[in-house]
Amino acid sequence: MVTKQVRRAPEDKDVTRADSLAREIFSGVANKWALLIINVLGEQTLRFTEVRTAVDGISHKMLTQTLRGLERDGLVHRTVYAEVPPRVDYRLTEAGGALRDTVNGMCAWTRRYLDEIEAARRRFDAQHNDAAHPPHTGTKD
Amino acid sequence: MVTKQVRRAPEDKDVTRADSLAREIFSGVANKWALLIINVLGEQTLRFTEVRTAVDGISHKMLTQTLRGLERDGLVHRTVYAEVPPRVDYRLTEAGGALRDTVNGMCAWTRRYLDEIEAARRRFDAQHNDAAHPPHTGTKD
DNA sequence: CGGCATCCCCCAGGATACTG
DNA sequence: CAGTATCCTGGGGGATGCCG
Repeated sequence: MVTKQVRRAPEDKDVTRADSLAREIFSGVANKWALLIINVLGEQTLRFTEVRTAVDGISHKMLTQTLRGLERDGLVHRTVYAEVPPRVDYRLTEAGGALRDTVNGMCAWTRRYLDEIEAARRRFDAQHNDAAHPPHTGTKD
Repeated sequence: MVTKQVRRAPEDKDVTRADSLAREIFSGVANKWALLIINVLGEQTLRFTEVRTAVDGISHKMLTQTLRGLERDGLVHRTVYAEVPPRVDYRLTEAGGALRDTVNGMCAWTRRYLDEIEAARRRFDAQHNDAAHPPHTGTKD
């Protein structure tokens, strides 16, 4: 027993391969709830309800479920206190913190390009709503 | 007509608010297909089929649909050539490229923590599969 | 308070097929 | 080759209720 590293095929680290482990992990994390939770956790340690409040709009179920997934992957650490009104809190692990750095980037990106994107949408929608599918004779009846 | 910037409430740029524009944009982009497409586009210009090949496992429908969304948000630019076997290619816009930088970070993160995560999963699963819910008398029948 | 289970609905998303 | 439309199923995700 040499505590040997798993022999891993390089393709397994390739996100573009549909069946790679990398893709599975990436897919598991690349969803809004996971990323938003990672984001609000940041440096702080939060209780279940606090996370719920911080991530506005998330349902009780999705919060539990997503937190479980993150815990399973070792991205958040869960601490249970044996108190009578139960107290459980969550904080990012080192891996979680590392991911959070990139999530931060996405949030910053969102703010940075928000106006631009909104404008792009308006242009696109204007372009594609009417004026599309000109039947035969244009605007004329 | 002063080409005035839209008067935008600061909350609108706050990803944590469920009804903010920021949240909507973030949510739209925080899904695996969008991120994977952004990722493979990178610096290159690719045709529809090439993207399809590069993003292994994506269905024809999801590719079209996601590309449309990205085009609408102004993250990818779509060029149509009037050739007889139709040729359409896609490349990232500046905004798309900026997002791609963070996506790159996520991919790197995935590779970096892949083994760690896999190990964490095994630990978690071992912990929660059996040994959980000890009926009454333990292993004894 | 936090977790889990259950019910249920709706839509993401796959498969297939037809146009230009 | 690229796009659109249709059909159909799985599961994402909300609401509710019961435990520890």
